[in-house]
Amino acid sequence: MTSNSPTTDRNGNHYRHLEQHFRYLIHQKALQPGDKLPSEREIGEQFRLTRITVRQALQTLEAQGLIYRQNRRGWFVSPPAVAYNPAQRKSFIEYVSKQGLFPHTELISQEIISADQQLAAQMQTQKGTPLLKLHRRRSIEGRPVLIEHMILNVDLLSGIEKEDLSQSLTRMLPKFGQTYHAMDLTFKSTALPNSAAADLGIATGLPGLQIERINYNEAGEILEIDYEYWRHDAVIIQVGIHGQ
Amino acid sequence: MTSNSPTTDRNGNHYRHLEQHFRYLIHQKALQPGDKLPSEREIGEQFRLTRITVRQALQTLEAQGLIYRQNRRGWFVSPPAVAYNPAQRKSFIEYVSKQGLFPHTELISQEIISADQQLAAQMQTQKGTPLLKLHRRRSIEGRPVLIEHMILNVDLLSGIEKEDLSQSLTRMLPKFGQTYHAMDLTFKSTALPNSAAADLGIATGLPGLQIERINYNEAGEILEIDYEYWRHDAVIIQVGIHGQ
DNA sequence: CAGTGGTCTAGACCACTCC
DNA sequence: GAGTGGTCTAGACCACTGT
Repeated sequence: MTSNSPTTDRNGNHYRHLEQHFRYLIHQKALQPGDKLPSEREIGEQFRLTRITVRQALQTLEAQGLIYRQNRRGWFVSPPAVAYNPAQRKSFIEYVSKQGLFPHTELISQEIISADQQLAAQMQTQKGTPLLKLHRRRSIEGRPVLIEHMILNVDLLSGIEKEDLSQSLTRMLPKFGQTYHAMDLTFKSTALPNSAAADLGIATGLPGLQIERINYNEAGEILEIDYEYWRHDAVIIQVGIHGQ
Repeated sequence: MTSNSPTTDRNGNHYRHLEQHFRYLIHQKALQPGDKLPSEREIGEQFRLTRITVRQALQTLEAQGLIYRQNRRGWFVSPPAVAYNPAQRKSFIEYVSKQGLFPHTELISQEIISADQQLAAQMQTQKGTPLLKLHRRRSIEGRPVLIEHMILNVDLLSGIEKEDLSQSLTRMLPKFGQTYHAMDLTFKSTALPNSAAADLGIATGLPGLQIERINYNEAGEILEIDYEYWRHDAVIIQVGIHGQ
């Protein structure tokens, strides 16, 4: 079994060693959330590895949620993931700030449209119903973590398009005599669609978490359908299921 | 803007073209779930690309859940994801077969241990309580999709270690006068731990979905804690939240 | 055994960001 | 303009799978 080969280890563990090196630095807090890693070329020189090998190590750490990149800006240590409990009906702003992190919401676009056949079916309403399409980006600690595409039934929320739609909708609904009463949630781990990745400033095709949420009012009507695309490392979902 | 360079496109879209090629074949059902793709070298020759570029395309498709690989055996088209609704309290076998797919469970190991301080705290019981540790692998359509590590409180399920533990626990509990009454769930998108990846026969560091489930009986005692590691492309989670 | 994916070298050019 | 990550070439050896 012993080998006298001069190449002591050709098993291909180089990128794992590098991975463990950075994992150690991060756990020791020598590298802290938000810190920038050295450039891929620098790391390669230091460890006498090619960029491809370095990138493999970094991509593995990225998949583990320890580091992230922003398009051509470099690699950074990830902030801790935020816990999201849909059952609590707290707004994004509330649950992020309660966890000691700093939330931010940007409105990218808003548009009133008239429901076509397909949208009407999705929203369980009639063709021609006015709908508000919202497109928002949400950040935690200055890092964009989530792209939101929402469709709201304006018949049930008349005049909502005149509000400041970068604010929390959860808090806004009581004004319109509505609340989120029930919701259906679907979670899926998948690659981020190109458009969402672009909005988040990250390379396309990276793993992400897709959440589809259908919000009902007390009458069981659909108030809003929400498609969220999260960075996979930014969120942990917690749900309690009780009774039958 | 026009260029007379002989290399018509140096933007680096090669792997995206390849990605679209296979996406098209899969959507057209020219490639069906379970089918094997040509080898990386063959694809490279056909499209005049290096293996690294081919692999990047394949890895992107993998992140999207369209294809998967099994260690050194090749790349295959993914079967459809199964929908998992924890609130329905159906067993794995039930919800998979109801979706027209074929489930299978293997018991990898089982062991009775005595709770140490840490485990006792987790299970909200006393130090020394007998616990049953289970390690199972579950497959859909012959593809291993899920590794399960479970810890059961044997004081509440006395004699369970003598049952056939590759069977559904959900169905077994009534025998012991217990049912799953409530559960706390945590979902996290992360890389699979090396051991889970090895058990699933896939390369380490690939994206996965981690589910932690704490199961309570009617008295509010913890019956079981379950850690599941899913292939990220094998499952969609659906949850309904009702009332307050 | 041949064939496959897993890992790696040693370069290169490009698009974009930052200064 | 210098530096960064994003993409790509043209090879190589290895561990493991299937026969």
